[in-house]
Amino acid sequence: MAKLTRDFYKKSAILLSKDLLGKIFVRIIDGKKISCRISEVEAYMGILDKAAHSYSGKRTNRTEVMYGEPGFLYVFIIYGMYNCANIVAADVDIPEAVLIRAGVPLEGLDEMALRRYNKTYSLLSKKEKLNLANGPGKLCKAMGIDRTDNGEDLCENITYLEDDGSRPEISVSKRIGIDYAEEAADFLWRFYIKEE
DNA sequence: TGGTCGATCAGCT
DNA sequence: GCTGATCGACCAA
Repeated sequence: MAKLTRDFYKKSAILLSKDLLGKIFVRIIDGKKISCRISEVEAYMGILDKAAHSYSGKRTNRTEVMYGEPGFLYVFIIYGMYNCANIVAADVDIPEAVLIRAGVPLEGLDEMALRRYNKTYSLLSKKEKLNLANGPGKLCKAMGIDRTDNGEDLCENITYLEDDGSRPEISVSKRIGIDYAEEAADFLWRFYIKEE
C-alpha cells in the first residue's frame, strides 16, 4: 500500500479534492491503526474564495497552517463543539485546503464506535454504523481528531494517507452550509464518490 | 420524514 | 455580542 508523499498535496485544492476521493485516511492511536476511505470533500480556494477562512489573505493563528507547506492538517472548531479536518493544499503562501466531509470506516471499527457511541461496533444499529463518519464533525470524532492535531504533518507516521489503487467515479455539487458566501456559495466545489 | 433548536468557542466588530 | 465549512434531540404530522 503506497503512502502518499508531499508531492501529492502540491496542487490546487480543486485538483487535490478529486484526487483525495477514494484514498485511505489513516491514524495510528496508541499503536492501533484506524482508517476510513474518504468519500466526500470540499475545496476551499483561499484568497479569492469568499467561503474560505483565508479569503482575501486573512492570516490569523487559526489560518496560519494553510500558509505553510501542503500536506499538513488544518483543524478548526465549528459551532463551539465540533472539529473539522482539512488537508492543506497548493504551496507555501497559497492558503488553500480541502475539507474532509465524510468517510467510510475500514479499520479500527471498534475504536471508532467507542469514540462515537461508547459501545463496540457489533452493538451498533444499522443507522449508527452509517452515521459513524458521514459528516465532518462525526469523522473527526470517530478518528479522534481535535484542535490539538492542528498542524500535524501528513508525511509523518501518526496521521497519513494511503492509496490502494481505488479510482471512484466522482459526483459534483455546491458546497454545504456557506450560504453567506455570495457568488462563491454556488461554486461546484463539493466532490463525492458516485453511488451506483 | 421533516422542521426547529440548543450546545458552546474562536474570531471578528 | 454576534456568527458559523455541525450534529443530534425533540416535536409534529
